[in-house]
Amino acid sequence: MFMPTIKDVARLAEVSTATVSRVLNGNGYVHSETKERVAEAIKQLNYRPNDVARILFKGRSKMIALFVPDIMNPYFPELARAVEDMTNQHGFTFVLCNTDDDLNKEITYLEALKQKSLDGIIVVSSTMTEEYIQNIDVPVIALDRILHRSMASVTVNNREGSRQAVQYLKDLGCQRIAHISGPEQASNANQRLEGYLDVVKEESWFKKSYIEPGEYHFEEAKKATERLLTRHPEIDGLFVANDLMGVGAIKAAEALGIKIPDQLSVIAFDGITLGETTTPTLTTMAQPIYKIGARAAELLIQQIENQYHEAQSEEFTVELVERDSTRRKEDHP
Amino acid sequence: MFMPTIKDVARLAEVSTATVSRVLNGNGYVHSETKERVAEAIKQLNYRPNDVARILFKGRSKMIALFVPDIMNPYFPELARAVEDMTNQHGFTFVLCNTDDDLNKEITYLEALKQKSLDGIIVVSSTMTEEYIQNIDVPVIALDRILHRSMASVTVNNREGSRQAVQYLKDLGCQRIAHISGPEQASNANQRLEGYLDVVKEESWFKKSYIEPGEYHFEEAKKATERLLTRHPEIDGLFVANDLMGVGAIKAAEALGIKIPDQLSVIAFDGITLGETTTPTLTTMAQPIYKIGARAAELLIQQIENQYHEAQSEEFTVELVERDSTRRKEDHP
DNA sequence: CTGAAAGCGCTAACAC
DNA sequence: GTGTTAGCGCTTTCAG
Repeated sequence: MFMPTIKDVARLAEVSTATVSRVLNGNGYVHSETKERVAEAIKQLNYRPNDVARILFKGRSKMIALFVPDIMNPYFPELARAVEDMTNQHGFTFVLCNTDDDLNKEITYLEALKQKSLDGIIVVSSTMTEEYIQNIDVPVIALDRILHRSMASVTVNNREGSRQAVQYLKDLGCQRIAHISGPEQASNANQRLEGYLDVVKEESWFKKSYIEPGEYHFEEAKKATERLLTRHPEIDGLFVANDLMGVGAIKAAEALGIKIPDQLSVIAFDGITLGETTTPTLTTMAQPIYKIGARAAELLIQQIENQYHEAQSEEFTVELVERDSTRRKEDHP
Repeated sequence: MFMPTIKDVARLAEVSTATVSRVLNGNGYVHSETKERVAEAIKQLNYRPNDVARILFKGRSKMIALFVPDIMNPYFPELARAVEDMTNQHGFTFVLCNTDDDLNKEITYLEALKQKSLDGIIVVSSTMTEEYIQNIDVPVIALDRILHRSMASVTVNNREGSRQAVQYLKDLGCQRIAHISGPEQASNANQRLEGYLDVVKEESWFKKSYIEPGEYHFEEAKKATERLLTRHPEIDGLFVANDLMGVGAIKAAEALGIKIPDQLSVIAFDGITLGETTTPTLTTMAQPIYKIGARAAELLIQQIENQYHEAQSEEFTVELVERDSTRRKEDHP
């Protein structure tokens, strides 16, 4: 199939390619009559400029990437959705890369994209080393998890939000509150753990073994919860570091015949739609997922378009969403 | 930051750029000694060829796109995951585009990608018109849904699988079986509806109003199920056109106080992981999701690399996965 | 206001 | 075996 080039347009409009380029980009002065002729030729040939040639010349691709550790965790499609919308809105192309939180995959993607003149990158990662971050010569924004102090990021108040979650369980009357934690390399998992500890570590009943690692994975969390509740049947409140694991925890309790919320109150973190589909529905500290994704994209694009301005870090606030996995203990003595 | 070009390498190795290009691509003859020198220079400068220049020259980008109608339906991340893996494995770049099943978004994406010398495209769509498909001048493979007879596709045996699902409900002893259907523009939704009809349309009890549209959306399906079960309390079996809606149906029944599977058996279609997280877990006709995604990518890449061979359509088989949302009626009289 | 020409980084004839 | 050169499609000085 014939793909017209700028030369074809120039020939048809009887002008030079420079003039065509000028009307294409709205640069420089072009007599309105010639502009018309060019526009006419463009329409007639159904001409579209070749982006690749433009990118080669400019050295910039109008393309940004989002690295996510686990596309199967519904949190990330929701986030990706936001980034994509904002990206398109600004005329950029959006590339989604699933890294499995594997540094090798991250590096491979990074190299491949650099060779394509990628303009910027939004990263959700726990594994990227400081060294690699320094080497990336395009603007980077960390999302959801902090990678390094020096790097702009968009996150939520993980520690404070977690404190609120655990406090909420206490206020409900829970006497023994345990925690299913995320991977320790993930900054947000650590912050959520800290928030939990802030509230419980001075309690006389608190034990280290009330913390079980769930790696932000459904199956892992299911197993962790099973271990936890078997070993510690006295647990009556559970704070789970994310919703995906929260659902796993619910399934595990169910399998053990433990009634939620009657015998055990469960609260998680994230606020993904999945939490509304379980039985019981999952109480959670909800992030403004769409907002933080959109904001990260916005900041990145700002930083790309206006080289001077260093992006600032921003922190959003989570909000308690009460659903059916938690209940006041007095209600059912 | 300094990005070395092929010229820098040539200068350092004291050869011409052509020679560098030859060792880069393994083309033509290069004396092993000079090859060494060039390799050394490449390493020393940490040189990586600029893909954009290559793409401009070749007119091909080694990039393929996957269009999905709804990134928030977990079926699509699972599919995307497969396409991505296969794509990377073949050294292609993968771009995921969320279209909301909106023809305008599809067209916008298509135009943008064409300008970037996109090599091929995998499409899950119900809205693309035949006219547009003909206009796409790169290889296209339809996935999950058929768009046009003339177009290669990778799908599953929707009609036969649906028949099996409904027959399974009958075998369980269900007397009144209803259907929550997908959008009528989607070919697979139609086939699933046909499969349902194949089994029930001759039944004396069958009524048109046993079919409610759920549009492949969670909320929509919830409402549809509520309407259906309120109007027809005699329903004791429900075949839902996909798992996402199946979960909605379970929630709706729950809200109405209808016990699953005691009073109502529910079976859906797709086999996404989400179906394992609900209570009760969801019986389903499982697609080999990863396989069909990977296969579609494989076929597309074959077609791209070997211009002659027209891709064939392929149909995979779904498989009954019995979980807790269905039960033999005699078990609990 | 418009055109000629150089060049973004790379590859592929075509010479030698 | 290796170098020279044209050119992929576009933008942008620089002249005029």
